[in-house]
Amino acid sequence: MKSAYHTQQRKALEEFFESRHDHAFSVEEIVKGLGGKASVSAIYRNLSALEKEGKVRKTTVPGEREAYFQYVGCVHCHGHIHMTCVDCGATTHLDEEVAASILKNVSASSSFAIDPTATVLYGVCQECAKKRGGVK
Amino acid sequence: MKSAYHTQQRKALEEFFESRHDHAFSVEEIVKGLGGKASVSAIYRNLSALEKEGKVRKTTVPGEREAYFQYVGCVHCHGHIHMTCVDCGATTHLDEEVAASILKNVSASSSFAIDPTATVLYGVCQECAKKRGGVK
DNA sequence: CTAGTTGCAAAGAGTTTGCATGGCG
DNA sequence: CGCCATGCAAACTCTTTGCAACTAG
Repeated sequence: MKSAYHTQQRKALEEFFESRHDHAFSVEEIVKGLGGKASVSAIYRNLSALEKEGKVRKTTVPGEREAYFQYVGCVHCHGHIHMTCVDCGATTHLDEEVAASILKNVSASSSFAIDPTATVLYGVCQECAKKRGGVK
Repeated sequence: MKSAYHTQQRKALEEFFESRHDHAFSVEEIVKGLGGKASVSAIYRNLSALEKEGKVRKTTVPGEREAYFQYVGCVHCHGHIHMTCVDCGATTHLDEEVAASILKNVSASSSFAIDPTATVLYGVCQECAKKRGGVK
């Protein structure tokens, strides 16, 4: 094994994610969320470790410079396609059936094997759609 | 109007894209492709201008640091969802019918309005799937 | 005690910007 | 000729890394 250590920083990070696993956070937000319990570099290092373990997913929002990370360690998230709201950043899971049918349809029509762990659907969630109301 | 100028750099850039509109390029690749015909900053500036005009789309590949740009100015690309191969970077259009059904299904099941211009499906294209053959 | 981890600060990579010069119309 | 775009280099932002000190097991 590689990581046999349970450091305070790592615990803090995992707890942070576990309590909010339906949302993606920037490193800056994580730093604030941990309130000094871990340094930026420790966060980055743990983040990439968790990413390799498959517990955290890294995404990028079009138009933003920084990366966003979200917890996908729970069974609940396993293999699901995620949708991220370009307005509020909320990330939700796509219904399993719908996801499966998408994979099948795309594969059939284009011979393209979607990687559900890498793919993120961008759009506007119901709440932000309301808020917008034609604005922008 | 804003951009009334047809500079050599801009022309070179547009030609570069037009001759290869089914592929996404990093700025580095574009620089090389233009062979000194434009400076890095001119490329970036034109790129973001083209992006605002809706002729070029910026995407990010999971695991890569740089942004990729591709031409979507042709009617052919209008409103289509794009699929990018995480192995070779090839970008192709999703069949219109399939795309429409995805939009409808997702909207129906999750009240989420996908933005087709922001969304990129990541996966492995047929060719790379063959090449892999269990490798990696 | 030993090896993995942390924190800090410096280094990197990619992208953006200020400013004087040059080119388009 | 006037204004916009270019080039260059410096500035920036986000992320990674080197290294000594620290801590979990």
